[in-house]
Amino acid sequence: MVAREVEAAEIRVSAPEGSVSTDRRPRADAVRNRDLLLSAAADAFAARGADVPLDDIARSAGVGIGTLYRHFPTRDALVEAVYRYEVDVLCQRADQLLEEMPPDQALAEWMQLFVRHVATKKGMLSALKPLLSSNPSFSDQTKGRAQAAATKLLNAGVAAGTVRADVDGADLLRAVGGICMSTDQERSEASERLVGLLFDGLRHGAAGSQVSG
Amino acid sequence: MVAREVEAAEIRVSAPEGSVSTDRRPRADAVRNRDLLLSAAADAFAARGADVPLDDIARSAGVGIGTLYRHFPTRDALVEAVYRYEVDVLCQRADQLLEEMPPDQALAEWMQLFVRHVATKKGMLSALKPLLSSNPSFSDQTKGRAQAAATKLLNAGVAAGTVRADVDGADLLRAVGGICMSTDQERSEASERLVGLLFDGLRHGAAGSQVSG
DNA sequence: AGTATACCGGAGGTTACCTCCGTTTTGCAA
DNA sequence: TTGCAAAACGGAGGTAACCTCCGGTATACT
Repeated sequence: MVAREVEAAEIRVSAPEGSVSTDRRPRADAVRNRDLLLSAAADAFAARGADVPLDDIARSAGVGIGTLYRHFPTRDALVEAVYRYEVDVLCQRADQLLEEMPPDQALAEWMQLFVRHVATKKGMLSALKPLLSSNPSFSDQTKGRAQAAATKLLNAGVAAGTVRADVDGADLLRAVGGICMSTDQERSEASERLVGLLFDGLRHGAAGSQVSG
Repeated sequence: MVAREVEAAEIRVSAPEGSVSTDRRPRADAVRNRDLLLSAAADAFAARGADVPLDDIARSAGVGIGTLYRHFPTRDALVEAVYRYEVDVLCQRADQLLEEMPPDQALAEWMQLFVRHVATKKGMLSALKPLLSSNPSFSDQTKGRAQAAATKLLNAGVAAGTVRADVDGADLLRAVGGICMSTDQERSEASERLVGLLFDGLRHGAAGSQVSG
């Protein structure tokens, strides 16, 4: 299952000679269907939890069940792809926000987005956790990208003098993640308030204001 | 499903008049089969995780699938009963250990038993966690009993002067539980070592030895 | 335009879940 | 001890989800 992906990658890498069509451009319908599936799966997982029948996902994506299984040989592969995709979206939003508004405001917005991101992922959490703990490289990749986005936002704020300098991306994610985890079940409202508090703390010790120590 | 249990309880309660056979002794085969199922389920969950087919459990218990479903209308009911049963066993072992050996040694043994208890429950954890969080009274009951057992062991040690007095059952369980949770997957060996450390700490400040502050 | 290649999609085998009901056992009373 | 009604037994079978397989089809390259 997972081995198949690895195998495919190896073939591509280990074919330096007579491989004419090895890196052929993927077909348009394949790309389209993959996106449809990803989007349908994201909705289904968020709305109905990680146990939603794959048949239903294929149907709501408007493709056959065979197509789903070809793109994502196992349920785990689908869960992983959805998660990867949504982390991508979240990280891209960081860049967009930085272009649209001042850094500190962008940071505040992004932190709230993060909370909602986690809240909608609650449903697939039971399927996701074993995946993250059994697959360190996957876990590291997503964590790394999220940290990069957080760091970028923080640095922009620091450069503008509106965010304190003694917190890095990893710290920020740990703090926000911890808040999301600690507030049990469905109450993202409480999380949003706590994260707001956290953000005020981030702004408090900025270069523009007074630092205690 | 769950409604059925509630209904049954209500019927029993609301029959104060002509109920001659309401509290008839349970049939011997019913009791026996329930125990067989519990034992088989415990083994199956530990060996093959929480997703083991109920058919298999019934078969390995030597009863029909219908019997399993009568005793435990849902998978959750079975998981809960198994957990309850194993917590009972663990708590009873505390009393036994106190009769067989000095209190501090009994405490050490019991802490290690607890670690192994958690380790073998890893498989059913994914099924257990939602149950514990959605059913506070169940969670409280089991926690309460475990705390009582831990407190009993601690008190015996304190009375004998071999265990320090400033730790209560709740603290102990939190500490040991935390250690078990933090050491990821399958490595109960690490947990056992850490718990050994913890135990040394418990013995260190005992009345018989020197207390620092 | 032709063709090899990759993709599409759903029929159907397999497995697990759970209900239903005829049969068997057992506790109680006469 | 015997009879009987209540309770439990057990497995056949309907339902649902999983996943594979393969004939037909669309598409990227020449």
